[in-house]
Amino acid sequence: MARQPARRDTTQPTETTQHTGTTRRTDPLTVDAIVDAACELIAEAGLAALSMRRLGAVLGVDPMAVYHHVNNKRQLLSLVTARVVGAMVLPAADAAWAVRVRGWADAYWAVVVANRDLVAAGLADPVVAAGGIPLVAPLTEAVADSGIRAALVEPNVWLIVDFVHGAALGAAAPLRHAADDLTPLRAAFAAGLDTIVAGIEAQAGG
Amino acid sequence: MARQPARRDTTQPTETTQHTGTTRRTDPLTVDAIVDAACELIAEAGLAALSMRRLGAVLGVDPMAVYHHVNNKRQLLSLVTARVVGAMVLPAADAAWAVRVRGWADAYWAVVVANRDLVAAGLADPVVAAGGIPLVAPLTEAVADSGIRAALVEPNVWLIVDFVHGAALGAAAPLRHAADDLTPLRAAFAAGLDTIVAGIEAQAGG
DNA sequence: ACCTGAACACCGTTCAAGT
DNA sequence: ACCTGAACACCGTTCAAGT
Repeated sequence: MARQPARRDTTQPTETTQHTGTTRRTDPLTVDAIVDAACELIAEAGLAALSMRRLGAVLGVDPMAVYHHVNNKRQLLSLVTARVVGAMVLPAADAAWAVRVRGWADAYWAVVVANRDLVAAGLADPVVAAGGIPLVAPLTEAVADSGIRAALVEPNVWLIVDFVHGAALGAAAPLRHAADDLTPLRAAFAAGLDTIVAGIEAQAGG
Repeated sequence: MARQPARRDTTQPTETTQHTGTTRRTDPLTVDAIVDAACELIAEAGLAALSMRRLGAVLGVDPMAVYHHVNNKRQLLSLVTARVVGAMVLPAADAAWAVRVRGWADAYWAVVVANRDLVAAGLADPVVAAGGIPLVAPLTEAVADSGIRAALVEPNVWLIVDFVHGAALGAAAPLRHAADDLTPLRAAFAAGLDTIVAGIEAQAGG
């Protein structure tokens, strides 16, 4: 969950995210700093470790101060989701449609696998999901370039998005792979994409 | 979330699930009665309303009594998941493979849509997911009957299972359908299945 | 404008004590 | 064997008060 390289027009604020959590900050809180701290907390100890109270401690601030910049925890999760999804690395736009479909799916799969419980929470909660509407435009273009009927573009985009969600979240399921090795899961995902690409091709050629 | 018609070899226990929650039960607690009450609570007020304390109240029992029959809340959710998935209506086994694939996917989709947050919680938690390993055997047979290469059967089974998960959980996402009408979501799901079936056909015929 | 601290209404779970 | 009740260590959020 890397910090976004986005507009960082202020000087780096005083370091307040030491593990003691006792440091008092000297400069005003910002939404950006709050999301930074939330991402760090999640990266270090998982989504379950993210509470408004712990977040305040990490920021060196009264837990309730956060509510002055963020409506509630759901909105915070939505902001975190937006940052995570925004960090997705999109594939080059000049390859063949099938290559672009695979590239997009692989990139999104990696993001979802790395943030499984965040995405699981988001899928169940429209407020959180709103922060994570993925950058589907390049995928839509790639699917459209297959030559498929226009009415079939959108359902096939959702097929791919939904397959990524299910496959990445299924990483938690037992019996599908060893706990610490995602390789077989990744291979099965690639094979599933093969079927989807073959299906789109068949529908485009018919 | 219908009560399972399974072995109910004891007489119906005294009604203790009235909304007052104050009734004291006269007969000993059973795991079955606990799962019954949990399902009712979820059906009435959603997964968020299911707490060990409220469960005790509904059962007319000290909240901690439940811990004598169930290890913890995760195991309870696993048991609830097992019951929900076990209620899935499997399609007839004598149809063409594509019909059986579609029938299985439709039936599982209905189960997952009706229990979205339970499944979302389960996908993120292996203990819960263990209760929900769906009855994939009929799906595996249907996919195998397509004539596809043996090595491709399992990945395509997961493709379908994962697509169902993603599509059903995506029902919470905004902009994809009106809050109270799942019809467009269902139509998109059917179209996605078309692509998968076409893809399997293409791979089988190659 | 921004932050604090007490308070409200909850959680899951442990553990010694009861019957 | 089974249930109870107090206790522990937490939650998200509201709200009046401070600076």
